Amino acid sequence: MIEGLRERKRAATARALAEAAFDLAKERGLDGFVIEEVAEMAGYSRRTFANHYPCKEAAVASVAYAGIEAAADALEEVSEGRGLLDAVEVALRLQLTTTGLSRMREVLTLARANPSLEPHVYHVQHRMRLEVEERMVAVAAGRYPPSYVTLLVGAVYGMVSSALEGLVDVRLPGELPSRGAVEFDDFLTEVFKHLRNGF
Amino acid sequence: MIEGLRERKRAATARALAEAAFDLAKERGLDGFVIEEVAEMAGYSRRTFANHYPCKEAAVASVAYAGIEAAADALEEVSEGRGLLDAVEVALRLQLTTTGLSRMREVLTLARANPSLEPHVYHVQHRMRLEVEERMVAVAAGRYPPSYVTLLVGAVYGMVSSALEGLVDVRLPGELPSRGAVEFDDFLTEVFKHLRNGF
DNA sequence: GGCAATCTTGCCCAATGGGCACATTCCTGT
DNA sequence: ACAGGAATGTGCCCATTGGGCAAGATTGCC
Repeated sequence: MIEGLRERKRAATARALAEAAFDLAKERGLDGFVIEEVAEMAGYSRRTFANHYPCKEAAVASVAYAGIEAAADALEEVSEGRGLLDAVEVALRLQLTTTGLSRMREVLTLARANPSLEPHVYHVQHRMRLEVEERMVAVAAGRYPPSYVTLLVGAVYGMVSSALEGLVDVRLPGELPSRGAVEFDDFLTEVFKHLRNGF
Repeated sequence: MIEGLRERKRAATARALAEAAFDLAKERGLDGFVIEEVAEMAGYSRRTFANHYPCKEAAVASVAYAGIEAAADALEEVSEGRGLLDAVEVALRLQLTTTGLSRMREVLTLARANPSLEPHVYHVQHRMRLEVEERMVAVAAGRYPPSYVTLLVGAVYGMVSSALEGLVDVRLPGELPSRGAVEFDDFLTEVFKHLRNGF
């Protein structure tokens, strides 16, 4: 939050490079372009790309890292006076409906066609989970032990990850665009039912 | 199971290459060797390495893919006459005590020192999860709906993943070698308590 | 306003990935 | 049993890549 101009600019270049890589991957496929072209499209040099990402795949996958800020902010607001589970549910729904879900879906679709993307996609998922976990532990401090929060977040993300897997195949050109989101909503309800009551 | 000689040989080469890469990574660090050396140590050519793994990292991480067979076999045996949760618990404990846990721990420790390994480690974790999930769905067919099994496996692996993260730091030279395993056992008890009763 | 830390970039070269071709080994249908 | 077909290991080759180094530019701190 208190990040200076320097860090914001660095983040901006990284994002610009990632978006360029993502766009190129969508229109030409992951093997249809070289890093040089990504850099050029974003207005940077090949060398600068290498300063931010170790490879094309990491850049492309990184665009799925989205919605964390929204979720974290919401989490702090709603956590007052509610149980941890309720707070988590609100935050998670917010994160996914913002941009997180559609981006993740697009990236997973790309990964389906280009297996070399997979490791980086799951890495991004893992980093998001760790980020949320950390914030959650902080928010719940004093009310819930860290190990409890960690387990809870693990269970939530593990189950959500299942749903993401299935979401890739959904391809409904004639349906309402919101169809996927609606289904996903029901799915989340199911997830939290199990979290509250056990299996 | 009915795999012919061809597939067994292929798997053997892949394993030999992976073990060589893993050993080299342990003793020299991930950047302390080149693929050429891995191939040479395993008795194959550089070109053959590339036929099996896209990069050093993938080969090293792949050694953590262990214990699945043991778990799957156990799962089929114990699944008769028990609830799904009991069967899962038995199978998971078996997988982790075989070689899975120690290998994963070593690999995660390497990844801590070499971040470029991380994506591939999480990829392996994910593939193991999918493998178990698939077998589990088959075993539970007719008794539990696939979506239920999928969620259950997701929750289990999500929580276990938390524990693995914490396990890396554990370094107890003077303690019994089994200390880590014992702690992990208690942890699993905790996990299944939450699975049965909810949070 | 100036100093220190950080970022971008060009230059450079070893390491890498993957296409192609060929020999060898395994599998499958007859 | 055996011949054709498929998959694997390998050498050769070259475009792509990662990352060290140093110079020039930009930002934050005093």
